[in-house]
Amino acid sequence: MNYWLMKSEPSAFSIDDLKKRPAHKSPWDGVRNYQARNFMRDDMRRGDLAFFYHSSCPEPAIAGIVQVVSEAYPDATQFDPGSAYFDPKATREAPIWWLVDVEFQQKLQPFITLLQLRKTPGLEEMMILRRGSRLSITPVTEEEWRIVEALTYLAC
DNA sequence: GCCAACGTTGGC
DNA sequence: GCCAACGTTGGC
Repeated sequence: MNYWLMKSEPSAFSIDDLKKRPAHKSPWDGVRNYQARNFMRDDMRRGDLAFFYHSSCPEPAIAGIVQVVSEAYPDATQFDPGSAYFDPKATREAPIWWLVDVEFQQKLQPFITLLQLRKTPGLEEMMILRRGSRLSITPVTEEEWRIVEALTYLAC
């Protein structure tokens, strides 16, 4: 099993939005970066866990935990001319963009802020904390996962 | 709004 | 294949 961190702008799609979806599930659509796509298409497995990260907002933070609940399949928005994520180069026969479904597991209370992550020993190498890191989906090591989880327990 | 750090595009 | 120009991301 692998661990991940997935970014989303809460103004577009937040952890609460995911919880409100039918069965607490949603396709992780709209990813238009090849590296992030490859992680979903090639490396994610049903049962993997991911931090749901809120980006581009007043307080960037890990807001919750989600689980990967599907194998990778084509992102339907690439075929939809009405979608902001439409890709004219994609066809049903040769899709370009792939995604997985994620299911709400829990909301962290409180959120683990970016500032807090930066201050925490053991997380120095975390991909999201690296200078200039913009990838919307990044792998998280088991060690990093445990350290972040411990932060939430401490807060209780 | 600024800007650093990337990724993508396209001319050559 | 190089690389300049341009677009995007996302923290601040």
